[in-house]
Amino acid sequence: MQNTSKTSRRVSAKKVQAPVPVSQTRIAVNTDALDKSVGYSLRRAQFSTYDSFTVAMEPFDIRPSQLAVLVLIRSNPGLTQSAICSALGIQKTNFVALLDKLEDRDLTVRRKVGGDRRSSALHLTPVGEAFVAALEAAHDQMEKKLAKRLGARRTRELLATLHEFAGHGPA
Amino acid sequence: MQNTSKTSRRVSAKKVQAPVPVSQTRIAVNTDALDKSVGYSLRRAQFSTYDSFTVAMEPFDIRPSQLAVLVLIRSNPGLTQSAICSALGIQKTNFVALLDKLEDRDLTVRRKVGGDRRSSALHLTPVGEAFVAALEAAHDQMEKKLAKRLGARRTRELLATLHEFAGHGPA
DNA sequence: CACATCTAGTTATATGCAATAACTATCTTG
DNA sequence: CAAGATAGTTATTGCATATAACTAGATGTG
Repeated sequence: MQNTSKTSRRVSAKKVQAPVPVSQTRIAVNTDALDKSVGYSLRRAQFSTYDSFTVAMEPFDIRPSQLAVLVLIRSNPGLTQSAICSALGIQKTNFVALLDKLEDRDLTVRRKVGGDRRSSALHLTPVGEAFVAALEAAHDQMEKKLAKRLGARRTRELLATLHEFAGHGPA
Repeated sequence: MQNTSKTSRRVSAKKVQAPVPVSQTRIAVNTDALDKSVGYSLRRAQFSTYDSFTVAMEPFDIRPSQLAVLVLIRSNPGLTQSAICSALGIQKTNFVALLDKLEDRDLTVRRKVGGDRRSSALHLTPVGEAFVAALEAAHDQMEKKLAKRLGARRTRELLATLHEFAGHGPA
C-alpha cells in the first residue's frame, strides 16, 4: 500500500490548492461491511501508522521490527534472544536474520555469558546506544504527532483498548 | 507470529489446569517503551485479530485480503479492478494475482463491458455468491466474539477512533 | 485529425515478515 | 546416564507489499 496512486500526497501541499490531488476512479464504493470489522479497521489503521513510520524513520533505514528489538534491548540489556522473541511475539527462527542485520551494522552484539553456554546475552554497542537514542527521539516525535491527531484522552483510551485486545489469545 | 511457542494455547483448556502452560523464559521484560507506541500497539492488536481470523476462516481457505475483495465485490458488483484497489488501499499491480486466484476457484469473474474496453467489471459467480454468504456468516460470528471481548460501547469507540485514524493520510 | 498524455490492466521482480521442519549443542531431570 | 527440553541456527515456503516497465485503449489539445 502506501502511496497507492502515482499522484502522491506529498506532491501538492506546497503550492496553492492544486486541482484536487484526488487521483481518478473515485466512484462511491460501499465499504460498510468492512468498516464494521474490527480486524479490518485495525489493519487499515495500522497501515496508516506504517506510512507515518516510513516517513519519520527514513533517515535511519530501520524497519518497525528492528526498532522494536533495539528499543527492547536498550531497556533490557543482557536479555537472551528467546526472551526478546517471546516479549515481541515473534519466533526465534525469524529473529536470527533480523539480529544478524543489526550486528552487521554494529548496533548490537551477542555476548556469551557464563551459566548457559547455549544462550547469548544481547547488548547495544556504543554505536548502537547513540543510534537508538536518535532513533527513539524521532520515533517519540512521530508518536506525539499521532497522539495529537486523536487528543490525549482518546489516545489513552485507544492504547488501553489495544492492550486489552492483544493481551488475550486468539478468540 | 501466532502460536509463538510450541506449547500452544489451545493445548490446555481441555484437561485440568495443566502444570501452567506458560512455556519457559518468562523473565520479566520491560516493554514500556513499546507499550506507549500507538503504532506498535496497533500492530500487536491487529496480529491478535489475525489469529482469530485464521481459526475462524480455517474451513474456507481464505486470506484476509481475499475476504475483503469478495465482500467488496458482493456489495458493489460491477466495480472495476482499479475501483476495488483504491477502496482497499492496495495497488493494482498486486491485485492481479489475488484476483486470479479467486477466479481459479471460480468465485469471481472479470466481465468485459461496453464503454471502456480496457477495464473489466468484477462480479461474483453463483458459486462465489454462495461461498461469500457462508464466509460472511462465519466472519460476522468471529467479529461478534471480538466485540464481546470489549463490550459494545468500547467496540464502537474503537471503530470510530480507528476510522478517524485511517482516514487521515500519513502524519 | 494527430500526437502527447493519461488510464486500466498486466508481467516481472525484489524485499520483508511469518510459518514449518529439521538440525546442533547444551542443559535438566527421572 | 539416558530421555527429553531448551537455545540458537539453517533452509525453505507463502503472502503482502513495492518498483519498473510494458500493452492496449481512451482523451484532450493544438
